[in-house]
Amino acid sequence: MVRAPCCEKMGLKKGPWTPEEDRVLIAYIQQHGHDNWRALPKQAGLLRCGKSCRLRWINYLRPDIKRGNFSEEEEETIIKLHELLGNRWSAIAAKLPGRTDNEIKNVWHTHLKKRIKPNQSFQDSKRKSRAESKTDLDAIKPNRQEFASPHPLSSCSENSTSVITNSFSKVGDATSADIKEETMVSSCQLSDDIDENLWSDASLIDCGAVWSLEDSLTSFCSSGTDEGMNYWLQLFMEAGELDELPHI
DNA sequence: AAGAGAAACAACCGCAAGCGA
DNA sequence: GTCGCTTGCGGTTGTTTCTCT
Repeated sequence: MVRAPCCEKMGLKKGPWTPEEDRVLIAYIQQHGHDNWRALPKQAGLLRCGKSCRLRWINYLRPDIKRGNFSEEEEETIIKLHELLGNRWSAIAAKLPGRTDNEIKNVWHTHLKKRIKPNQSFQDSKRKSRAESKTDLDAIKPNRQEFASPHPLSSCSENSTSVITNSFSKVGDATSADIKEETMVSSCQLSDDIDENLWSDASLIDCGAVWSLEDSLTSFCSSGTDEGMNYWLQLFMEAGELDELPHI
């Protein structure tokens, strides 16, 4: 199989997106949606490859993106999900509405993975005190990204956002936001079935963070035959005890 | 105040799965 | 069944910003 080369044409721009490019991309998707990423940049008049446009939209321009710092609950959820799912960032992101896989991946690599290392020397290091002082500061100041590069849609009126949403509704395009919303709703609906032992930390129990292990594993195994996940599913079902899960 | 190192974030790259012809 | 195209995902890199000395 020959993979279609990305950006094979010379002259396609790379690197950081300009506000103007963002504006063009938003305007185009607002009007036409994104049925074909490959054709989109050409039709929109952008000197970018479709892949780049998709990434920019998914990770930054989408109206449902939640910007700003991760809450404690979100971070704990990521840690627990990572423990279960490994580096399946998209799967983890699906359980955190408004967060992207890229963002979660970044957060994981920058500080979350340090928390779960057996060697806790980090906690005593200068780095930790820096991190903590930064966390404190983060709580009282806008995050860097918001400050330096405001969300393109934040400058739009609320109408603009709703127009985008409406335009998706019009064409019957189930956005990932819709899908995520649906996922979360179903997760919440199923919350009664959740083995409470799964979350030893009661603070995690809220509609935005709760999900069912079985629900997750089942959807994983049904959406794609994954021997690893089947193994875990079978294991948990046989055990019937979520306490058996490794805890942090 | 300036430089060095670390952290945070955005974006790119390559691979693989899905899907239609 | 295969071929080629598109999309999605995860790993990685590059740049910017922050903190410390």
